[in-house]
Amino acid sequence: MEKFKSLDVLKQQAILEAALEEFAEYGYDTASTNRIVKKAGIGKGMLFYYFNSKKELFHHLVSYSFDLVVKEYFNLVDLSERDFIERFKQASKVKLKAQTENRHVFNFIGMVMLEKELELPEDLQKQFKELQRLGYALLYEGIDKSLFKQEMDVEKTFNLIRWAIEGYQNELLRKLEGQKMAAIDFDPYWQEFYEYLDILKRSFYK
Amino acid sequence: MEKFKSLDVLKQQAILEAALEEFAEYGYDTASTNRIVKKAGIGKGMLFYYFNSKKELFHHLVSYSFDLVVKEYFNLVDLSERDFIERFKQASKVKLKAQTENRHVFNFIGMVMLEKELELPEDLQKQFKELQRLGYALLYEGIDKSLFKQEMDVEKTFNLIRWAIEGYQNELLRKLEGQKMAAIDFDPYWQEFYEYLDILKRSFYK
Amino acid sequence: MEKFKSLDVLKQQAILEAALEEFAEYGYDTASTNRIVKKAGIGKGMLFYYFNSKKELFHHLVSYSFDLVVKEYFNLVDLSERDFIERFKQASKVKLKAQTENRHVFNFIGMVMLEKELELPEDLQKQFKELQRLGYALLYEGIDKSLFKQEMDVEKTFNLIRWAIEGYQNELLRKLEGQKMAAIDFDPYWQEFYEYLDILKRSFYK
Amino acid sequence: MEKFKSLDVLKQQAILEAALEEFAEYGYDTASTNRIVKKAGIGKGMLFYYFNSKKELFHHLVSYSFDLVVKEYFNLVDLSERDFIERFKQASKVKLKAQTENRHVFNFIGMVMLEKELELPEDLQKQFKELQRLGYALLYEGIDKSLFKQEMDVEKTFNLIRWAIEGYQNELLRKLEGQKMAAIDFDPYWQEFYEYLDILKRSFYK
DNA sequence: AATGAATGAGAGTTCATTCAT
DNA sequence: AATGAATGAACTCTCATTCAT
Repeated sequence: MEKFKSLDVLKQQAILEAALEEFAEYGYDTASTNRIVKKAGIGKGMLFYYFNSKKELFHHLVSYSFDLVVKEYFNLVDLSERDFIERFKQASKVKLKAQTENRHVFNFIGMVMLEKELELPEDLQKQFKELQRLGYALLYEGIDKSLFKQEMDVEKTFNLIRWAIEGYQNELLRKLEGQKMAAIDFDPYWQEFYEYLDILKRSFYK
Repeated sequence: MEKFKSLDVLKQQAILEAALEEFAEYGYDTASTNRIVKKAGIGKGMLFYYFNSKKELFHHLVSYSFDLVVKEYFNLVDLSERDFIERFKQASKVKLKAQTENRHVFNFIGMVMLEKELELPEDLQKQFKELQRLGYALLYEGIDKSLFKQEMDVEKTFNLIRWAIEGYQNELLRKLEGQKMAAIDFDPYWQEFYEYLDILKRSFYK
Repeated sequence: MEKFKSLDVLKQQAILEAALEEFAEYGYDTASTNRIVKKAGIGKGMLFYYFNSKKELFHHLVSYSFDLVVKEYFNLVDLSERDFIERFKQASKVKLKAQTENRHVFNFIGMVMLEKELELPEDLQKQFKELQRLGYALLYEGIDKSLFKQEMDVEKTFNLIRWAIEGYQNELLRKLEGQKMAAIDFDPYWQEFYEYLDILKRSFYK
Repeated sequence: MEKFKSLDVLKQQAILEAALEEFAEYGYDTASTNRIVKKAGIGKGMLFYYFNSKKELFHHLVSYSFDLVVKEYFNLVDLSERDFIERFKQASKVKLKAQTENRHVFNFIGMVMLEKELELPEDLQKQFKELQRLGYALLYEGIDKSLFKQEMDVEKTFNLIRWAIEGYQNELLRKLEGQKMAAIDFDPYWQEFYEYLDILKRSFYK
C-alpha cells in the first residue's frame, strides 16, 4: 500500500477512479481487474504490485471512501443549526456538492451498502461504525425537540421525516440517473425540495 | 419458450424457483447456470433448449415475476378504501402475505430493481411501466383528498407519506435480514407500524 | 472422478500419460495444466471438469501409480524363492518389464518420492504405507537366513546387499537415460548384473 | 560477472547464500528472484545487473558450488590411505564436516543432481566431468587391491562397496531430514556406520 | 426430449526481465 | 552503482454455450 501511496497523485487518482467506477458498476465479484487496469491505463501487473489482491484493493477503496465522506460531507455540516428540518436542508446541500464532485465514491459506497456477503475486516468494520455514528450525530445531535408538536413521539417523528426526505432524494436521483450531474440545472429541484420541507414543517412542527 | 411452457407444471415450477433463487442471491452476472440446473434437477442442455440463453431465461423470470406481483399483490388490494393511510395499511398486509408465500420472486424483483446495467428489452420495459402504473393506482386511485389539511399540496403530501412508510418498511427488512421469515413474530412490528401511521394521520390529516 | 472413469479408455490413457509425464518432468508446482491438456489433446476446461483441480488430478495419479506398481510389479514376484539374491534377481526382471511398459508411471513415482512438501491426504498416506509394507515383504519375507555367513548381523547384511543392488540399478538407469527403452539391448546389462550378484553371493553367503 | 566479483566479499556472500538457499528449496523453475533479492537485501535490478538472467545466476552458483566441493571436501581427503574402506571412512568424516559448514551449497548440489531438464552449458559440463573424475580418484586412486579376495573383479567389488555405503548414507540423510544438523548427536550413527564397514571388510577382504 | 462432455475466453495472480531515475 | 516501478506472458480455474449421442 505504501507503494501505491508514493505514486504520483494524478496516477493514484486515475487508478482510484477507475476502480471505484468498476466496483460501483459491477459489484465486487463481477468487477474485473482487467477492465480496471485498462481504464486506469496501467499494466496488468501493477495493480497487484500496489495492492497485492483484488480484495485488498477493494478494502482500500472502502477506507478511502469512508474518509472522503467524512471530510467532504459530514465535517462540512453546521451542527449549530438546531432546527431539524433546516439542518437536513443544509446537509442536503453539502451532500449534493460532495456527491457531484465525487460521483464514483458515492456510487461505490451505495454499492458497498447493498452487497450482502462483504465480510469487511475488523478495522473497516470499526471505521464503518464510526461513520454511522457520525451520520447519526449529523442529523440528531443538538436538535431542538421543542419545535415538534407536544404530544408526538419525537424519535418516531424524526424517523418519519428522515425517511420522507431520503425518499424524495432517492427518487430524484433515480430520475436524474444517466444525466451528467454537471449539466443539470438544480434550481427547480431545490425549489421543489423546499416545498416538501415546508409541508413537513407545517405538519410536524407546532 | 413454448417449449418450456409445454412442460409438466411441477417441473416448470422447479426450474423457475431454482433460477429465481440463484439470480436473487448472486445477481445477473455472477449467477451460475450450472448451479441452476443442479438445483432444478435437469440436464445442462435443457436450460438452453428451453430458453436459448442465460439472458432469455432472465427475461422470462422478470416477466413471470411482474405478472405474479400483479396477481398475488396488486389485485388483492381493496380499492374501495378511500382513506390513504388505511389503504396503505391494508396493502402492506397483502404485500407481506405475498412476500412470505413467494420469497424467491420478491427477492428476485428486489435484485432486478438494484442492478444498474440491465437494459431490459422493450416489451419488458412496457410491462414494467404498467407495473408502476398499477402500483400508483393501488395507492392513489379513488383516495379521498378531503381528509388532508386544506392548505397542502395533496400530491406532495401523498409522496411524503409514501416515502415515510416505505422508509420504515425498508429499514425493517434490513433489520430482519437473514432471519427465516416464517420464524418471525410480526405482531410487535405491526404494532410499531400502526404507531407510525397514527403519527402520520395526526400530522397530515385534518 | 466418476466423470473421468466413464470416459473412453483410450482417452483416459492419453490424459493419464500426458499428466504423468508432465508431473514427472517438472514436479508438482512447475507442472502446467496447460501443457497437459495440449499433450492430451483435450480442451482447456475438461481437465477441471474431470478432476476439479490440479491437486485432485495429482492425487489421482498417485493412487493410480501405486495401484499399478502393486499389480504390475509386486504381485508378479515369486515369494517362494527363499534365496535373497535370487529373489532380488527375479524381482529385478519383473521390475524392468513393468518399468519399460510404464515408463511415465515409474518416473512419476520417482518424482513423488523426492518432492518434499507433498502433504498427501490420509487415504493416500495409507496406500503409501501399504506399498512400503509390500515392498518390504517382497524383499525379506520368507528369506532363508541360514544361507548367510553365521557370524554376521543378518539385517545389516540385507541392507548392504539391497543398497549395492539398487546402486547398480540407479547407475544403469542414469547411464541409459534419454535412450528409448524399447531400443536397448538389455542382454549385456543382465550379464553384468549377474556378475555383480555372483560377487555378492560369494562374499556374503557361506 | 566481473561486476559481481568486484563487489564487497560480504555482500557477495549474502547474495550467494540467499540464492543457493532459494534454489535448493524450490528448484530452478519455482525459485523466485524476488525472494532472492529480498533475502539478500539488494534491489531487484542489481541481481540482473550482476548476472544478466536467472539462468546465468544459476550457472554461477553451480560453478561456485563445484569449486567449493573440491576445495572443502575432495582436497582434504588423505590419499595416502590405501585401504579402500578406511579411505571411505575418512572421506565420510571430511564430507560431513564440509556439509555442516556449507549446508546451502550441499543442498543446492543435491538439487542440481536431481533436476532433469538442466542442460548445463559446455564449460559447466566440463567442470562437472572434472568433479566426477576427482570424486573417482578420491575413492579409487592408489587403493591397495591386494586386500580384496583374489578371485574377484576388483572394479566391480569397488562399485558394490561404494553403492552399499552411499545407500547407507542416503537412507540416513532421509531419516534425519528436517532436523537441525547442529542439534544431532552423530556418535551413534558413526557407531552404526562402522559396523556396516566392518561387515563389508569381513565380506570382501581376504 | 434429453443429456452432459466439450470448448475457449476470461477471471485473479505471479513471474523474470527491463529501464527511467 | 543502484533502485524498484512497469510490463505482459503464463499460471490455475470457471463460465455460458454447443452438439454428438
